[in-house]
Amino acid sequence: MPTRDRILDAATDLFGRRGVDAVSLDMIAAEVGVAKQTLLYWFPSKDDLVRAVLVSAAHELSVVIEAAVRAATDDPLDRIEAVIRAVFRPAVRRPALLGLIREVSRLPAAAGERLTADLAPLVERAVAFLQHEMDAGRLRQADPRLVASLCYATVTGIATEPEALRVVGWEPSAAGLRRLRNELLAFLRAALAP
Amino acid sequence: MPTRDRILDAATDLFGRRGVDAVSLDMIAAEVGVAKQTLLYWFPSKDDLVRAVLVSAAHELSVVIEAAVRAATDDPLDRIEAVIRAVFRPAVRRPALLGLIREVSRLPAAAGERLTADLAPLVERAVAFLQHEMDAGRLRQADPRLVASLCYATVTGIATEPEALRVVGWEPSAAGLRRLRNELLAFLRAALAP
DNA sequence: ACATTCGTCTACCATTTGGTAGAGACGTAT
DNA sequence: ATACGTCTCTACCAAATGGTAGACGAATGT
Repeated sequence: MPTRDRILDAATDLFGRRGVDAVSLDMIAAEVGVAKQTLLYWFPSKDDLVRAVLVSAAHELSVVIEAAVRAATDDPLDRIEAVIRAVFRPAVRRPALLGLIREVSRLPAAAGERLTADLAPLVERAVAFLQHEMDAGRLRQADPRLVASLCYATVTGIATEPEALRVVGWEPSAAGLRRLRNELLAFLRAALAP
Repeated sequence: MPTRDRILDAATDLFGRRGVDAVSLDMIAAEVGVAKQTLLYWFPSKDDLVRAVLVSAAHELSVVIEAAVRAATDDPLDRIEAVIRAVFRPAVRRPALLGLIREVSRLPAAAGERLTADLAPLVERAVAFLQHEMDAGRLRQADPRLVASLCYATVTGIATEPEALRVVGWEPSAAGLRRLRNELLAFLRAALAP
């Protein structure tokens, strides 16, 4: 893999898991196995690196979600389930991914703007979809915008906070993960069904 | 207010909003209006300060939740609603509070242990309560431990991520806040009802 | 053969970080 | 009065941080 991609990969991982401010360029460089100046060659500053990482993460998620939506059936609950299953896989393979999205809220506003703009169309489509299905009586009547945020909060929260699960005695095995995903799906189905 | 409390207050706020690693002792000292060494007099190291902040935040939440539980009726959904209403108030007054709890997952394991231990009895009671009500058919059948985590993730997620709400056009006015709380309650009621 | 570009490196640097040492101001008990 | 404990300060320090300057080797085009 080209150096630039390896840097991006390692940075995504570290930023997502420990937070942007807690990760130094030296750490990332050590992880990748190059000198810090190699990082600064590819990304002129840490800010640039952070921006690049956010863009690539947003892109990765967009692609996965788009594919899931296209492949799903017409039933809204099935559709939502498909998206969640799709997000769950990369979130598990790289726990950092969703954690990273979360980082945005504590970054200087400017950095977040870009990500917000990138994801806006996705969000708008999701909201329009929820609205449409609610009108048709296939989902519980509610404010589609807030419902979208609530679903996001639930999924992101549960996927990025191993602590919250450890406290209740959950263990991150393959079986545990499957059970968690199934409970999450049942939870959201119940929350959204008419 | 005594200096120690003012330090604790400012630290809670800054840690919760920007993250432990992003906040320096100098920032906190400046916020409080004292010299950094005054901080180090009250809390021998940054780690000590972090621990103290976590303990006090956990305590504050515990007290609020206990009171809400005692005051509520017997119906499980009403009871859950009472707890959420109770948590929502301090979370709004100090957005940092729940964000802080979240910080734990990225701190060195040792710091989190203490908080986990502090909250364990609360969690155990919540799980036992959910289990009992599910057995009695007053809540949807599910794994009470995972359901507890899911509720926590939903509430914490929505309360600590203004970004997620901004993206869907929500605004943090008093009215907006009330609408959000009501949607959250409806969402969880639907997710938990039998 | 030679200049240029690309990718990586070593050597520094200014600033910021958490933390130490110790002195001075203030009250209170002896 | 004096000794002592409490609280805050100024003056430092070693380590780590993000970032600059510039050299070195390997391709590549002419």
